[in-house]
Amino acid sequence: MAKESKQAFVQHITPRDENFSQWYTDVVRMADLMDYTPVRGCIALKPYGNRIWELIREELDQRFKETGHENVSMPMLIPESLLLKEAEHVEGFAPEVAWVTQGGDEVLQERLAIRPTSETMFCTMFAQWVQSWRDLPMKYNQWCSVMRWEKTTRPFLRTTEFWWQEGHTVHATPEEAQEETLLMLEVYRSFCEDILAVPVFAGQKSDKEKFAGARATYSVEAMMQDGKALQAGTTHNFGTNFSVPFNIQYQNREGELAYVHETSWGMSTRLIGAIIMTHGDERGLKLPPAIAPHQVVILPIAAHKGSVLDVCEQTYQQLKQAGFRVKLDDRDHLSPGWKFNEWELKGVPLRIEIGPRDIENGVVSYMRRDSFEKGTLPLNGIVEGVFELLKSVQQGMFGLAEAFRVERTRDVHNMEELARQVQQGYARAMWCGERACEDHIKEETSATSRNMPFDQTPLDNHCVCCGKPADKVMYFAKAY
RNA sequence: CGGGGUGUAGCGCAGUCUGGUAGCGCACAUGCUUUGGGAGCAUGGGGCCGGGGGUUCGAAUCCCUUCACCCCGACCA
Repeated sequence: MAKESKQAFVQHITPRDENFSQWYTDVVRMADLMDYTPVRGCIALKPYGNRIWELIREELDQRFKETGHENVSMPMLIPESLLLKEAEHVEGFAPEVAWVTQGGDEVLQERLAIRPTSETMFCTMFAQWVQSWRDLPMKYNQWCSVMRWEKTTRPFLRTTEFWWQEGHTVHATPEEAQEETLLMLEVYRSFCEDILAVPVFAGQKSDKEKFAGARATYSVEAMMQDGKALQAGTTHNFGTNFSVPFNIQYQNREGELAYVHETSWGMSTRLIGAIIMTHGDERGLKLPPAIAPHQVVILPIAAHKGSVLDVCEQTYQQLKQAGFRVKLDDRDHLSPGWKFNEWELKGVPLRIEIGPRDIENGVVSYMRRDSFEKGTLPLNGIVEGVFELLKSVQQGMFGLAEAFRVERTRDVHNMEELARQVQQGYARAMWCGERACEDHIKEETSATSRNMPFDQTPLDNHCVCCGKPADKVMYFAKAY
């Protein structure tokens, strides 16, 4: 009875299978990642959510540098005339651009866009900076926020302002640009899978779904626990689509003028949404160790007794010095039970409990967040033990997500099968390449083409939609 | 952008129909007892009821307007 009345005030997370959207909203709010602000569609990242983003940034930035990129910072305002230079691009972004029309008391002669993306600014500067074949390639990236006036917003998945990185590179040859586009796609794929423990399909977008102004767009597509696709990152090969209107030319070895071949690629705070919807459960967030703000939380049990606090402190120092992100929760006004729930809600991968009984036995107790498995580790081998457990949690989380994705991905051969399959996950199908078929599939099933995998071994020889000869393997799914 | 819903203390809510000057649980502060799955008792602090306008002697409550958020669709990272 006391139990009942206790439960009554414990905040309730909506079960995933009852209402997945509501579950997502509940977890985002309760895990203290963000808060709503007075600005429509704009969120504030709170320390815990911001720390996750910082760790994502550190990991990605390191990979960008390893692949030869340098960071730059560009203005957040883009003159309208720049935005207008590439026809497809402006058409794609115009509806969702926010404009600055006045500075102080002065009405501006030309309005300024708050950047929705910075291709046009980078192009303008590249035109200044590139002279000779010796200047190429130029491989730049910037970390910033951008703004897109979306009709409906959701924390992390689609916000008016969001934080991201945008890489922009210029190259001498089409081959180099294509190589860069695929290299960064691979960086994104391995980052998603190895760091976020989010399995993704990497492949090429259809013309319908490609970036406004791109010659070819590639994406990594993740699968959320409701079976819907989430585009986690994109890379684009522009060819000379931008370098011609922006006149980015260089002199080649023969002394002739030539246009550069350009790429861009981006990942955003949306990744945090992907982590939540890939791994989360009824107890809340579940963070992969690689980007968890606290990889380990140490909870003293009966902290007032004997040497409990001392042992906790020693263990904390030991793990900290070994390089783990570790938190000692020694707040003494909260019961252990309260803390268990709190840290589970916040997704900490590994919990360590240290109480009088453990100390007596020379061990610590642990529980891993991925499987709820409990056990003990010897105090004198704590660093090795924690290392192995975190490694195992990271792998376990990927394994679970991968198994889910395999189960929810099916080959389909006709519209009936496709319509049924996209209710619960990805459908892999043959497609003739016609826009009309994509449109028809969208209309019938509300699913869109996600991407074409690099393994194009045919499933059969006819289009899933029109039945005509088809040679393209395409993933279809409902998407965020 | 359409349909439905919600804004009252940090969080979750009652009060609104039927106007009378704001309440409950949790959280918070202090003290004591507790501590291996959301502890107990006692005392205490905190809210111009999302914003603006109106009706009224009097508005959380009625009317108009505006903003924000949530869910379901349509559109986009």
